[in-house]
Amino acid sequence: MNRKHLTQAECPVARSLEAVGDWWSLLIVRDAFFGKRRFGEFLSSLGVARNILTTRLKKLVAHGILETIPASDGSAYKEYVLTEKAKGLYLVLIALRQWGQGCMTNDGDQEMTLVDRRTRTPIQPLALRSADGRELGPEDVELVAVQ
Amino acid sequence: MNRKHLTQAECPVARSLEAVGDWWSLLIVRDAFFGKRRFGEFLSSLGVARNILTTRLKKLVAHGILETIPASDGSAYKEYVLTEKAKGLYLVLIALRQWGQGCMTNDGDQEMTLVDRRTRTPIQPLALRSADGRELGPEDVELVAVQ
DNA sequence: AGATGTGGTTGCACATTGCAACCACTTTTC
DNA sequence: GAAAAGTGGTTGCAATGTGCAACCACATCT
Repeated sequence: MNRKHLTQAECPVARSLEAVGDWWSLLIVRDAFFGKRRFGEFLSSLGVARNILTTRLKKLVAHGILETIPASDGSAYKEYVLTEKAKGLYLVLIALRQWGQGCMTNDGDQEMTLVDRRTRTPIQPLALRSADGRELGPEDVELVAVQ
Repeated sequence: MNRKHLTQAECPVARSLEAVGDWWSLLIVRDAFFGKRRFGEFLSSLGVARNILTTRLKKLVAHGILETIPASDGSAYKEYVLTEKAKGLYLVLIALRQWGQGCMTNDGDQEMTLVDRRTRTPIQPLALRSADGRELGPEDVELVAVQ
């Protein structure tokens, strides 16, 4: 993972992927959003090898995406919880979910949807919008330098 | 990358990551959105090893994210272009960009921003919204099964 | 105290990656 | 039209990363 190539470091996409672009990190974050906090919970939920999980959790903590706190149930174990910084990642996860549901649907899988907790109604699909609210496609935007 | 664990296959996030969750795929897609089409363009832009690029391009084509077409300049070479299916991924990239810009800013890097091509004004930041338009945080949503 | 659960670390076999060399074919240059 | 350079790969090898199982320290339960 020699991702520190010259042309990459300056792109925020690449920098994000540096933190969460590996095989397991985003799935750990996803489970954390689902309320999982303990080593064993991630372990059984993901089916990842223990040493890999250890490595990933450390990396996520090092990147400030997770932090360890004393266990909430009073036991001596620690728990991994999402930091404020990690909250922004839920948009990435939702975008992935949305894309996966639209384009990678499997046959016999239970359909799940995200609902607003207050109204119990499905959320709006994620969309890119101009300042005046028009929905934009990939070809409608351009990347420019801001001085 | 034994990601075909029992509990994973059913999650659209995991299925998306199956396709684009490895080290280079999303960066290739990003460059493709930037208009890159040729093997050599990706190669020099990403700094990836040639054999890895070959593998990734094949995988992306196999997943229907890229497709090969005869070169647009009339030469005998082929080009890799994004499929319709891939268009949905730009939301993922923008979410990553947004998160990376907010949380992973480096010091000496040129600030870039996405603008609407028509009005030349910055786009709205991506946000999760309820059906009635309220902006929602990660804790405001819940995943439910739809029958 | 003994058994079990939790949260790791270590060692090893295997898979993946990065790197460089090589190769077939195409395009340009002389 | 032959040589040189460019394009798009493939192959082999060394280094790194991953999955798996065993082990271990500590905590908790009985």
